[in-house]
Amino acid sequence: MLSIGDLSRRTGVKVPTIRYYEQMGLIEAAERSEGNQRRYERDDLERLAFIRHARDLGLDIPAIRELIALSQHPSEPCADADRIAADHLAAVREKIQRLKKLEQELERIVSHCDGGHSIEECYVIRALSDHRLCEGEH
Amino acid sequence: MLSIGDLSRRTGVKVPTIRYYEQMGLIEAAERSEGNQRRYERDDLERLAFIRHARDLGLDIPAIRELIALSQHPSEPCADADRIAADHLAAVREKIQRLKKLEQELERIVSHCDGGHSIEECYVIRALSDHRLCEGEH
DNA sequence: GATAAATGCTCTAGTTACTAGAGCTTCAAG
DNA sequence: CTTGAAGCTCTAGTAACTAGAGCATTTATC
Repeated sequence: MLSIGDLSRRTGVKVPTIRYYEQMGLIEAAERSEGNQRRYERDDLERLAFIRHARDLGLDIPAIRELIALSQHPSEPCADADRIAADHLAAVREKIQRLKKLEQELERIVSHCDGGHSIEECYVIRALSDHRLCEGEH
Repeated sequence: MLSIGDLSRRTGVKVPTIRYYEQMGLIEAAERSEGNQRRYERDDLERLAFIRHARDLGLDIPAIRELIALSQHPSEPCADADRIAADHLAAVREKIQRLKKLEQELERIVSHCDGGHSIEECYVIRALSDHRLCEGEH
């Protein structure tokens, strides 16, 4: 039997976050001690580690909820689980592409400015004021 | 004299967002018509375009506030403006690095699964359940 | 000049995934 | 048996908007 603090230490998920996940329905409401404190078992530890891992990979709560539901039907085909992961991968790739464009634009703006002159002539400010100074679209 | 809708159309910033920026102090409270509607001029158009552009580049509101304040002292040195942009560039680069790690891990997980078997054997679910199946740290 | 549609106003609340804090209770160690 | 750590619930705050209610004004048409 683990207290919420034990569970927290073992999974790296903060105590209030565990309670939040319970509220969101990602983990079942734990049994309680006589004094109304949450008590957990090995199963909960595994479930929470699963959630933690999925969150670290950037999956959002609805996606995790769905994966948990799927994992409770071991004999069903796994196409849905695969799709969730693949969709997320696509989203991550898109985000990277968008950020790379930003990186380029910022790089260009920053490289025109060495911080050694006045605001009036500052390329950073000028570039922000005038979109025409940009190369790509964003 | 432009209405808030005119301003919105010309800058691509939605009407409620313009009001929000006013509330946040990014643009000055506009003059009002007799019937209490906001009326804007060319200056406001430029200011809002500046904000829009900075937001598109991913700068947050405190940073934009600071840039606006700086831009109002044209003869000061521009080191601060340069620093804001450079810091943001660094943050963007970090985010890209983090996402690339995620991309790799997800790629690996997804590539092990073709959606054609059962949840029980599904690599997506197994990988999430067991962090030891991962290659990098995340 | 009347009327109706479009636009504008303010205010409140919702979004995501937590985090912080208040005020109180329970647990574990000595 | 005391005391300090840990736990409990509940509310509110974060970032940058977005949605909607309920009402007022403006503009175009007749």
